[in-house]
Amino acid sequence: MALEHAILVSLAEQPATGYDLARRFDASIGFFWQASHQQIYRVLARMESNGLVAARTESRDGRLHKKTYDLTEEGRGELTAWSREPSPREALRSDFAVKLRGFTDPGAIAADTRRRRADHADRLERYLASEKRHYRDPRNLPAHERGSWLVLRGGILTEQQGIAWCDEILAQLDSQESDA
Amino acid sequence: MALEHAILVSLAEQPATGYDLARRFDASIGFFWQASHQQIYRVLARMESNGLVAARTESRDGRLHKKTYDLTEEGRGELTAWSREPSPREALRSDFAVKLRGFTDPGAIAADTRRRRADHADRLERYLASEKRHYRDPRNLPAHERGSWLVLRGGILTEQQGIAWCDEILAQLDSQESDA
DNA sequence: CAAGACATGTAACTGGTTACATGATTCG
DNA sequence: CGAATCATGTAACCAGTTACATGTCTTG
Repeated sequence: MALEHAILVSLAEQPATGYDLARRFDASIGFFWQASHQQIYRVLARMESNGLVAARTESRDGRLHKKTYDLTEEGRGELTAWSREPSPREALRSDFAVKLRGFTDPGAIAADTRRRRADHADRLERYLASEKRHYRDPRNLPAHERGSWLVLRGGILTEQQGIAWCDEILAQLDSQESDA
Repeated sequence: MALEHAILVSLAEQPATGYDLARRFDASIGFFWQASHQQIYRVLARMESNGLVAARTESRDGRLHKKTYDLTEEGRGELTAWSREPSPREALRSDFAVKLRGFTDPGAIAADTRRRRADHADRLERYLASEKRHYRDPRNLPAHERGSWLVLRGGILTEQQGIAWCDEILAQLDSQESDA
């Protein structure tokens, strides 16, 4: 039930409609937690009936029913309680690792690895650009930016690690090629 | 439907019972793909009815019905076809990152980060020990060990990256503490 | 003979994905 | 007025988790 908490965090920053949340999950938050709008609406409805969030409905002249959600006191309480619990280790499930492990077709693995490497490099570049743009002086960040900076750092380290792994794999494949 | 492929890879190495597979997913394979026995039995049953695997049932004197599964030709075909498809990027969902992003209670974050760091360090140690024990000379591995070595390398890099991230987080938290 | 490993499953539930469906507002 | 974006949802399905249930074989 962690999407619930991601939504609580997001709403604590700023009240939002389901649509807004979906966009946030596309952008900043979505880089470590994705969620489709369908799922968000579903969870939001449940959270509302559980009293964690409350909606203010705007419908000027009876048109455009737009619901802006905000935390309730109970939601705020749940958020602080959750933030004190130890976070569970991420389950990692990697199709790529399974494929590597099988090691059937070295050519296919090489191609896949190169594609992944390019993807990591691309993201890394974007993250670094974003870091440069938004977090000039990380030693003196205002409180509300510390979290997102640290998360961005995590993203950067993750992509760098991904590249390093790809390079090791490609090096191994090359050395075998020259064997043959 | 990737558990299916993990099972195909595992059975290609060696035919097995559902129970055997569950243990493999606890050990070597399970470090990048976990699966409970319940799920394995369910998927195995589906795969059998789809003709990807076939079971040989042993029941001496009408007792102990034990099914040993092996790939069929179709299963082998599916495995090679899959190994040629580009592998999808792993969806990452991190409760910890969500919590970091929220950045409500620095003390709780520090404690959580230290716990995570210890967990990473512990795993890293075990992986390094395993590398030392099993892969003395990675330049000259027999074909069937290349994949598992590269996967282990991925695990090692992942844990190292995890530690580096935790250290950055703790450094930031310390520097803020000294501000106050 | 008891404990622990071996062995196979069912059922209910939770979380997430895909496909489908509808309508309003804004801007060129 | 048409296209893009804003906005909200339903339904069917798939994958994974948790709890429950049963029985055999091996070894001390």
